[in-house]
Amino acid sequence: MDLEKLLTDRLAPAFATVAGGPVDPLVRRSARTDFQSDAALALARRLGRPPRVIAADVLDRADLADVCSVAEVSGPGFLNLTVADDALAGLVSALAADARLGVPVVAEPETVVVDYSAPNVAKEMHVGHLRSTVIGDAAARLLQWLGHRVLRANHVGDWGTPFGMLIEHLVDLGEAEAAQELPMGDLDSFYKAARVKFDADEAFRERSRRRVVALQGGDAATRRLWRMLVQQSARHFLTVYELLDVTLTERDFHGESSYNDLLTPVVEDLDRLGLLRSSNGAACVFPPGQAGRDGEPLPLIVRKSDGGYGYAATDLAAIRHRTGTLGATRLLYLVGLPQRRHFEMVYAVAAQAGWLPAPARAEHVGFGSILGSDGRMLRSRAGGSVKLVGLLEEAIARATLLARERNAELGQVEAAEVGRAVGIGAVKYADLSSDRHRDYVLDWERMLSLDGNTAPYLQYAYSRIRSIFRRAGVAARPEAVIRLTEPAERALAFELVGFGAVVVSVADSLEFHHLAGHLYRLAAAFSAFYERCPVLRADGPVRDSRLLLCDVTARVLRQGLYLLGIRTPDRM
RNA sequence: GCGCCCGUAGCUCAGCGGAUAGAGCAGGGGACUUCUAAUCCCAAGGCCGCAGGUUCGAAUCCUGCCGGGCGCACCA
Repeated sequence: MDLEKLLTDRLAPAFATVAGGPVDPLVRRSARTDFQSDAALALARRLGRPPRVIAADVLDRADLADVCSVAEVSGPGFLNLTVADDALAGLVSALAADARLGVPVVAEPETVVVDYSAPNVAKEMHVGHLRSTVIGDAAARLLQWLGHRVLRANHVGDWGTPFGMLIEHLVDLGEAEAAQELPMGDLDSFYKAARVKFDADEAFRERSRRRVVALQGGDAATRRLWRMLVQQSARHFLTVYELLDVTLTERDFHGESSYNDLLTPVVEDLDRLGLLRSSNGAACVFPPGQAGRDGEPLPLIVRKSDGGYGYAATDLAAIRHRTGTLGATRLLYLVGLPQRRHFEMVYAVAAQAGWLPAPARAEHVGFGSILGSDGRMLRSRAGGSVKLVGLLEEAIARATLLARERNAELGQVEAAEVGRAVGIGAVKYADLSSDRHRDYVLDWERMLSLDGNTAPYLQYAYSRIRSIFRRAGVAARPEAVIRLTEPAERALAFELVGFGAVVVSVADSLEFHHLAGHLYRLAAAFSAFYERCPVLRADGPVRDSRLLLCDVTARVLRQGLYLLGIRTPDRM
């Protein structure tokens, strides 16, 4: 039980009596005291009474004695609520005894498909895949922890016309040679070499075209070569996921090709439903309210004029499969904001076709771009895309160097482990700690700073707690009595108790910066507590109480960072 | 032209109907014989892009501008 809810429950009946109907007490944190209720102000006009009188009336009727040490009318009609120390301590004790740290398992679990990462076969993963992968993984972790059935879906780009040229290039190289080159991780040069030949060589182009037809026709030899490309790429993706601490596995790979057999039925059924129209030779659906550059209705092209299927068809087939066969009721798409319109149209068509029956719904969880220090889309010096592995390796190298500089006690092996946890954590946290709709600037200095809203700062707070327990040589006693006498102890307790509500709200909004912000405030509250409230040097009951506060803080930080996909090293 | 996202402290960002707009960084001042000073504390810093409107109350909601980014039929 969090305090907002507890206070709301206590105030609501009193407000209902005074107002003659249900009223949300509008409880929130206050700068002046612990909490405030703003509802009396809004009621004044309706009831024709001064807000201060209403507030006083509510106060008379509300049962707050065991929760608040002070409850008073303030200013124009606010209710200022100061939480009693023992009530707050009681909530912390409940948290200490709760393996789930105040986060309940959902009463009605849903089947949720989280569609994220989606790299392309025969291309190396680049920064463009980072946000989808990081945010998507956080979504999967969080929803799963809440008790939902989460199906991770890696919609790998493993189909389409480029595979003609890629397979022909593979043939030119010779399988043995290619088998050696591909796993080396240099997928990009393979792709580029194929591209160069395709652009320069008419004969190669023609072979590529025939190869596409063979692939789509199911030619066994072609399929075998294609599968080789897919498998080698999958190996690369899995290496990156492991480096990134991302929970995607090979079982989660559901490439575009896996929907091939469903594409024809999609078009046929749209036609049967009367939604399909032919336009310039293409089979289209025109969802209402969408206009193109010329002001004319904008089509969703489900089958191209050459008879081939575009990604709209695949996306529709995937929706159908996910709601129909998999029984999912929530579909999340972790794809950049530029594709917003596409998904609006796809969801509209799916809904029209009856493939998103209530309560099923699809959400485009969009995000902005990663920018370089020049404020433009992050590019390599050569102007190409920045390889993800290179970026992650740089993060690890920088963090390892910092770890060595800052803590001479760390051995070679441990410094490497810390460098990895901190470097990867810093990259992921930078992505998750600001509003996902915004673009953000990749800045190593800021990401790896030990001050401010960064992964290293949170990890450091955690490692300081571990350090206390190492020195103490004992564990916290869960049954110890929590005593909150210092302001820093109270401030810490409030942040601990607020964890559950934040997690629940983020499960809905998928605004992970709210969770990150909460963990940052918790870490900051702990750091202040650490400065002012000695733990090991305190006497008996105070020491026990503080050890327990430390323990609960560590558990919340660890769990919260786990949900963001970030590790918590014991030492830094 | 239409649509979407974004304009808040020098910089990076929170806040999105409630009382004096909050953090961090940078710059200024302090705190290590003490559980990691990779930290903490103090002071300073704001026509909340502009103009109207709604409201008892607007950074927050509505409308119109201005500025930046992105998208607008067979690539995904």
